[in-house]
This record gives sequence, structure tokens and C-alpha cells, in this order.
Amino acid sequence: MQSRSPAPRAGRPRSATVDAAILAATREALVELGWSKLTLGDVATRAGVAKTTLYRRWAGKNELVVDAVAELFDQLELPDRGSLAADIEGVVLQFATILALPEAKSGLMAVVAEATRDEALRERIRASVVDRQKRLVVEGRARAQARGELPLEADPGSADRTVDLIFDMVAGAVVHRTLVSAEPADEEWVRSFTRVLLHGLGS
Amino acid sequence: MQSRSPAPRAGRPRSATVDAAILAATREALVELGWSKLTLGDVATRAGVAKTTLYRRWAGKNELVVDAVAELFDQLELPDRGSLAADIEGVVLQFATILALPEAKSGLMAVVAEATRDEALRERIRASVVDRQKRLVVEGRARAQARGELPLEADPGSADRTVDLIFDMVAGAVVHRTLVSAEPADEEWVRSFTRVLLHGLGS
DNA sequence: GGCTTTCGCTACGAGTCGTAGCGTAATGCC
DNA sequence: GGCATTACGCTACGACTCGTAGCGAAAGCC
Repeated sequence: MQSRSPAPRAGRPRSATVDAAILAATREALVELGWSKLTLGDVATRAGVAKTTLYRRWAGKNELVVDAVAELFDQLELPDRGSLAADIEGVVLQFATILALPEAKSGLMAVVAEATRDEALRERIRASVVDRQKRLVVEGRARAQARGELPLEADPGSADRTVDLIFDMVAGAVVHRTLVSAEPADEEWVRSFTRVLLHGLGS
Repeated sequence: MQSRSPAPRAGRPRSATVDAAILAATREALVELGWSKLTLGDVATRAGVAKTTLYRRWAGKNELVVDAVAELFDQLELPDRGSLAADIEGVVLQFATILALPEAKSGLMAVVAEATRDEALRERIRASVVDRQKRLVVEGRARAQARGELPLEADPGSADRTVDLIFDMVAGAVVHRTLVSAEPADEEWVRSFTRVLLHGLGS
């Protein structure tokens, strides 16, 4: 996740077990303590490693939590349910389920807030979390176009903007509903949301 | 903002000037330092007051920043531009302009993240920031219904859910665009967004 | 004028930060 | 097997922030 090079060629390699233990301990601490009271010393203790080991792998709290939260979104999938509406409802419900986890709630928004002043962190979030989900939009849109449910767009630049717009609308609405309004994005809400997204407010 | 009772009846009253200076200093510190590096001692120094004065008025960093950010949203208005589409575009652009300020970006999302573990803080955000904007949705919707642009809803419970849904979709999309995607919610984007919101993806 | 509350200042223990230094353990290369 | 190299655990450290307490002085209401 944080290392690109596969093999540094000599010496004792870093333990993958330790990596997993640290990330799991981070999520556990997020649940129990939340973002602001989470300390790296505490995470190290929970993971059964030395604090120095943690600092050798991650630059700080921000980077660590991004990686810990990013793993939560790895399970997102887009099964073909036969129609665009059903596909959207399915993936939005998955997203809402993950976002309902306390470790996702307190962790994700905190790092997004920090990322407003840290370009590198923003890029890390984009790569680890955002782009992974954006693929779902691209895929679902292509499927719907193949079914004839959505119009084709010739200009690739225009198509990119549409994908970005849809993504911001879907992810934004679910995040806002879950975190700011603090209400569950349950099946009823998702159905209403999907109807507006597909047919507009007037319908 | 933080005091409900108008007059505690005796002794020296709290200086309103000091209140304003502290909130302004908080926003200034948010711009320069961001959320995580902002300290109350620093804010007190910037405002020219003692740290103890600050702690007498606010319970902590969270509450202080909520009040400091809430003031930014006081200027939001909903001028009648003649059509629902124009009304939406106008207010969304205002919202986007405020959200583009660094003090709003780093402050707002940070307190939202903290609010996931703090019911009282969530309520404070709702009262100071969210409800104020939700009125705009209610008003704009009533206007559009009077114009015949939106269908009337007989059931008040259903109408409330619709308002909440619209609010989450509008605010969520702008926030996500600005903070997560880190792209400006400019006029072109707002126009595209309004079109989808009103007529759906198929149009 | 007298009462009450605010305010500035100083000082404090507690906790966290991120790093350095050292000895030991584990691995790859020859 | 031996050796270089790196990871790891542990301890200790100065610097910083936290939130509070205690004091004297100032400012407003009766």
C-alpha cells in the first residue's frame, strides 16, 4: 500500500503480518477513541509492536488512517442486476453499509479535512479510495449505455466530466446523509435517491 | 451563539468584542495552520486574550470551530431568479464560494468527523449550520411549487423526507466536489449538476 | 460605593509527539 | 556456514500542548 518497490534487495524484509496488525489496530482504535484521541503510541501497543516500527512505515497519523480506512472499501463490487436503477441501488447500499461503520465514519472525514492542506495526502486518498469507487461508476455507466438506458457521449472529455459529476452526486449524497444528517442510508432512502438521480425532481 | 440566556443579571458582562476577536482569530488560524495544528493557546494569542478566557466560553476546539465556521454561512440567501433552475444555480454557487474558503474547508469537515462520536457536537452543527441552509431548500421548493415547476406533496411526512433528500443531494455533491475531488464547483459544473438534479441522468 | 463577574497572568502535572541510540533478530547473498 | 544489511524492540529524551487553578485587578449593575 505505502511501498511501491517490491524488493529492496538485501537485509531482513518487513513483516507483512506486522502491517496487517497495525492497520487492524488502527481501525480498532478509531472505533474506541475516534480520530482526535487516537495516538500512534496507543496503536503501536494494540498491535503489539514498538512505536518506532510504526514511524518507520508511515509518516504520521494521516497516512496511517488513510491506509487503514482504504482497506474497508476493497470489498465494493458492482453485480449486474439487470437495470441501471437496480445496479445503482445495489452499489449505493454497499457503500452506505461500509460508511455506517464507526471506523469509516470518523476516519474518512478526518483525513479528508486534513487533505485540504496537504496535496500529497489528497493524492493518497484519491489513489487508495476515490479512484477505486469511480471505476464502479464507469462500469455501471457503460453497462447502462449498452442496455440503451443512457445516451452515448461522443466527446471523451465530456464523458469524463459526466462520470465525475455522477460520482460526486452519488458519493456526496451518501456521505452527507450518513455523516452530516446522521440518518441511515437505508433501502427506502436509496430508492428515493435513485429515482431522483435517474428521472429528476419533477418526477 | 453559545449562550442562550440573554442576561445573567449581575456583575461584569462578557465582552462581545472579545467573542468576535476570538472567532476571527480562529478562522485566521484555520487558514494558516489547518485543523490539526490549530491550538487554543495560539488562537488566544492571536485574539489578544488570555487562554483562560477562551476556555471560559467554549468547552474545547470542536465547539469553537463550529461557531467560527457557522458565521461564514450566515450570508447565504435565496434571491428569486424566476425559475427553479436559476434559483438552484444561484444558491449552489453561493454555497460553493463559501466552501472554497480555506477556513471553511478544513474546519467544517473536521468537526463533522469529530461529530460522529459526539452527539452534542452533532446537534450544535445541526443548529448552527445545517438547519440554516435547509430553510433555503424549503423556501425554494415552495416557490417552485407555486410556479407549478414541482408537484405538491400532500403528506407532510413525505414532504419532509423529500426536503431532506434534496438537501443531502445538493450539499453532499458540492462538498464532495470541493473537498474530495478537489475541483472547483464553478458555473459550468453547477449548470450540469442542476440539469441532472432537475431532469435526471437520461436527459 | 459595594457586589458580582470577567479578565489577564502565571504556574502546574499530565500526556503526546517524533527522534535517537543501542542491542538483537531475521533474511539475502556469497 | 558466514557476512552484510536491514527490521525490530526497547528506553530515553526535549519540546510542545492540554486543561485547570489561583491570584489580583478591572468593569459593569444595583
